[in-house]
Amino acid sequence: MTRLRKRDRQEQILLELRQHPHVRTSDLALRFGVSTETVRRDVEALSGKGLLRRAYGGAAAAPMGAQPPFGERDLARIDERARIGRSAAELVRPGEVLMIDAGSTTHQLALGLAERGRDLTILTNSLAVATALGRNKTFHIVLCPGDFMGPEAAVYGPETLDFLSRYNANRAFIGSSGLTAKGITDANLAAVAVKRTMIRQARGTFLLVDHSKFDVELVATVEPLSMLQGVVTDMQPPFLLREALHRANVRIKLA
Amino acid sequence: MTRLRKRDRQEQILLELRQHPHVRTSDLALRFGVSTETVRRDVEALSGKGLLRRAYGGAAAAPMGAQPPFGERDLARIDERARIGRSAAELVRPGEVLMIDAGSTTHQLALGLAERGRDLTILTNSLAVATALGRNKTFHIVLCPGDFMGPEAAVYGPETLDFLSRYNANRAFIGSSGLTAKGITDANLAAVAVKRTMIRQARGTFLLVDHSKFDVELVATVEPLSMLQGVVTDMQPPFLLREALHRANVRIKLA
DNA sequence: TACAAATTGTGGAAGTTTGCACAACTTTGG
DNA sequence: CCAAAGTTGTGCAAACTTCCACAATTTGTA
Repeated sequence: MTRLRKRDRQEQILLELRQHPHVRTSDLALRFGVSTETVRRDVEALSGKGLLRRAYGGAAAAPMGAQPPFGERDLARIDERARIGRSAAELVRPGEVLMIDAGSTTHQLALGLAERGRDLTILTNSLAVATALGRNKTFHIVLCPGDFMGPEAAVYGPETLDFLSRYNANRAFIGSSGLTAKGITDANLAAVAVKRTMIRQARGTFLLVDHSKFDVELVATVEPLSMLQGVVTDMQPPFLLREALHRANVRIKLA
Repeated sequence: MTRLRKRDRQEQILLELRQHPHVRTSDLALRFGVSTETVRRDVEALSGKGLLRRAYGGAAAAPMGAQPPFGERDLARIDERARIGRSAAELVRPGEVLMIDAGSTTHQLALGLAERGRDLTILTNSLAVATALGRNKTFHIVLCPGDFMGPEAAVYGPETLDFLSRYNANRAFIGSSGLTAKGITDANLAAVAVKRTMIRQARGTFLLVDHSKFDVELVATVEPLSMLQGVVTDMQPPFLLREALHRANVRIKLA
């Protein structure tokens, strides 16, 4: 049963990475009783799925929240997302109250804010966002309650919505898997509910999406475009979408 | 100002490790414009303080929750804590509802439960605990709301207490910085409030402490010994403490 | 059973990192 | 202003990792 053994090994590697942020190829090879080359191939396979990162001499844990829920590997667009996140961070003024959604692009925003922001109050349902912001001591970070979802490293559910409804924010920053002329779309219903609540509790909302989300229509519509104050993205949207955004009075900020 | 530059570099390294779990010596050297040897010396210094881990080719982030809040370096007792955590995991039966406190020992418990536990519902205020449990798909994990504290990777405050008060659990598992004949003691008042609430909302509480906590009296007493169902630890407590535990009808489980 | 596919091991050249000793440089405190 | 302490750079050999192609082995299936 080679297949099983291989899967076991790869599972063990991921397991190990949950406890220690770095594993060494040579150690693993010794532990599994296989050649280093085999371990290297395992690591490469897992790396291709975005479940860990290669590092000289072994592998490192994938950054929290960067794990794609379905296995779509967006590794190629990592730079775009980082640019979008940094760009969105420029929209924030000291002292504001923000709501930040869970997602890899909003995670990049958090990283940017942690460096540049000052005296912010931030409500989020994302552990990755909270952790990223945590190193800035001028921030007041409030984490929402809810049911913890491992793959997204975030909380969802009625407790989350109820909690968010009790707060008001200057701005909300949310991501989504799709953006069409009809509005913001996403596939995860629990996440949609959180996004919708954040949008409603904030004075203005910015959507953070890279160009691969343009004209992607998914099962649920979060809100129509008119609920947005702006979109932060990396490319000019296609004509029809751009027109729709214009009509809805949504500002487009290119990173 | 060599000293300042050095500190800056080391801060940058830790900052970088918050974003990526692994950094490479050669990359850092290039970025800082210093020799790799200098970076290696920085890494070694930080490693000595337990702020990161050395890895072949560079450094890896210290495991989450393992960062000592005050700088006390408990690196030596890591194995003890792991044993205690695993031992405590044996006390849990499938289907139970648990409350788990934030702390490095309870984090070890979470790692153990994630492997062995089944169908548990767990409430916690610790992001590290939630994340560790997250990979077991039979669990229902509920994260508490509250003010996020970076160093502990946990939430505290009135929102946390209020939320916890609305739930009841079969068992609570908590850690503490001190255990005396008078009761459980700790230095962090916000954490004390959370521990106390968990103890009160649970049918029975187990305290997880290693032997270095015996007879340590800190500023705040969480609860008297009589509130405990058991103590999971790695060594027999000294005579007086053992007697007190006996009188309070507290079971001692040695890992 | 036997063949095809998948998985794993081997060996060696090329490239990286490590650890160390010593020199050069910078800062600190008289 | 000088000496001592601290910090950083350099050079090099040893150790380790990577990458590649091909062979050996195991597994799944016709």
